[in-house]
Amino acid sequence: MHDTCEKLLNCREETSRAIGLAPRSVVHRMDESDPCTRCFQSRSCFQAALLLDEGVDRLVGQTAAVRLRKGQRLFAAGRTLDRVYAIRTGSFKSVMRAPDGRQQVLGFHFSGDMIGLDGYAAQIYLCDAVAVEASEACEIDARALDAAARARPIVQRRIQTLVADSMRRAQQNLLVLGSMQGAERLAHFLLDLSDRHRGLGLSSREFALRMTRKDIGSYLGMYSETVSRLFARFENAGLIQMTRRHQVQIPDRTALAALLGRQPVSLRIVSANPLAAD
Amino acid sequence: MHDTCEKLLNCREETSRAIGLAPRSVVHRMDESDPCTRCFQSRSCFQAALLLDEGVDRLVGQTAAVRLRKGQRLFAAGRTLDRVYAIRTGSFKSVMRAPDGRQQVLGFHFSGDMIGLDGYAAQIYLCDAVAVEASEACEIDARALDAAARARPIVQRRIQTLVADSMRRAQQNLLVLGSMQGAERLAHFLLDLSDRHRGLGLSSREFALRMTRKDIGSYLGMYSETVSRLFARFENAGLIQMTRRHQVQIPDRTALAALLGRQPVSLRIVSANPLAAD
DNA sequence: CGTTGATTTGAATATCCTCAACGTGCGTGG
DNA sequence: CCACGCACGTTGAGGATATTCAAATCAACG
Repeated sequence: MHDTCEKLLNCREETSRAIGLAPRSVVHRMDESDPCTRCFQSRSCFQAALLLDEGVDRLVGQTAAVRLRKGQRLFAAGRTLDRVYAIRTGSFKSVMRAPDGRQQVLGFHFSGDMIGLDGYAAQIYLCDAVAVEASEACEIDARALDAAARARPIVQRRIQTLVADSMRRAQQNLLVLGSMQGAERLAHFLLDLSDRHRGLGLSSREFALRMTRKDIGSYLGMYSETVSRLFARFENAGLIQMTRRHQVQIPDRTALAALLGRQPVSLRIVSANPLAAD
Repeated sequence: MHDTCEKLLNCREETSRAIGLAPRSVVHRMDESDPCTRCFQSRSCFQAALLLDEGVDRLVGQTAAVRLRKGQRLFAAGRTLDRVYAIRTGSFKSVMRAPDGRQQVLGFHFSGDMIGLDGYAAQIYLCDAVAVEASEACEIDARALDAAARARPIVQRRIQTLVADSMRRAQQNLLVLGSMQGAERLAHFLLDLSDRHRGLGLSSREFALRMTRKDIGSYLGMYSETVSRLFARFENAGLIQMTRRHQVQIPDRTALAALLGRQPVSLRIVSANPLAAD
């Protein structure tokens, strides 16, 4: 394990508890500027390792990995679920296609996330998984996974947790789409990303948005122009700062969080609304 | 079994195939005006029976049933999932509460539906289930269910199907909320209800909406006033007819379905748009 | 360095929300 | 069984928000 990584692993214990592995097995990516590929890999692959009930060390570098370029599809909705995936590097979006051709982005997934498990019960993929940027994913054979689950309760439980999380997330998103307005949705989205980046040991204060405005819009149920305008408003209000186009800074999470949990606009104290459009 | 029921069971085979029981075991409620309680009960209880891997006949009348009045809660989000439920009579809504007190209706459930299974993987209820009208539900003990699942693959599979359905439904609703406008959402909702009523052996052409406009609004991500106005527009356009306030008629499903799969308004041929507000 | 696709910005418009007032019908209790 | 009260539903008007189309700007990439 890298020496530099050691120093920066501040949320090891927490993660270890959440996932149920010994702290020693938990390795985080530490920083954007120094990807520290080896440790990063173990972070995402140890998920696979846990699921397959093997040692992390044995697995790193052994699990079959798929390389995808931006826009390529990892799996397609409707096909038999023969594998699930642990994202090693990069990021993906889950996309649902309506018969009429419309698309809806259901979620974004980053390194260390498992994808495909929303279709685990159905035994088919429920949505497409598309690479948002050049990415790598570890393949986990579904049969091997089932076998491991039957043999070891902890694996069984881990799968259940992952399936449960995708269910929870879907329902949470229903709340977001059904009862929040644009600004609140975007704030929620940014804070969620921030949290997840912290969970990966990355900065929760500054991170990259590698997906397009259109994807964000689809995910949040609005158009890319609206997303763009909201970003501009957030920036004017000092809630965020954009360095380069796909890099966002959140100087003060509290300020952003203040947009959440607001009842309809008219109930807001208008003068205190940092987003009033002039 | 009622004699009259026999005559009206036109979709028995289909349902039997979908659910995997012999056609003889499938009994439908046939008509609003004659609830045919006994057969109706077996329709919802045979779900429980299948899950518990017992004979339908043995179970009807034996499964513990809870009676709820309008507005009462069957289970609460966050609590340990110790039971799942098969709805015998009436209808329920799943409601999610945000920390700030906002509520989002996640779905509606009718007789014969199983509820609670969205939280099966999480082992806690993910949402509240609230009776929309006076209702009865059969209790199914989660431990007994787990035991049955371990013992019999068919029960295992059946649970998986139910869990998968709730996942699918959640994702489908994300598409509805994320990429449809009001009129399209309502049309989708009505057609969905229509389909589900047909699945129960009831009329898909005319049925009751026992939930309030506010609930419909919450479910569809809009306000009750908007729901009301949309109903009015639909009626003016001849797409539906409302007999009494909670009874809706769909004379021609095709006309309603034509509202679906539309791209943004500007792409519609305006003169052909039956909903143009004058 | 030019081309392409993504993003931003502007202006006009549609949609939906919000508040308010009114109508309706259901259930309760007399 | 009737009358009453109250929650639910409808309708209207005005305004906020988001969409739509168009045009300009920017960034990435060969």
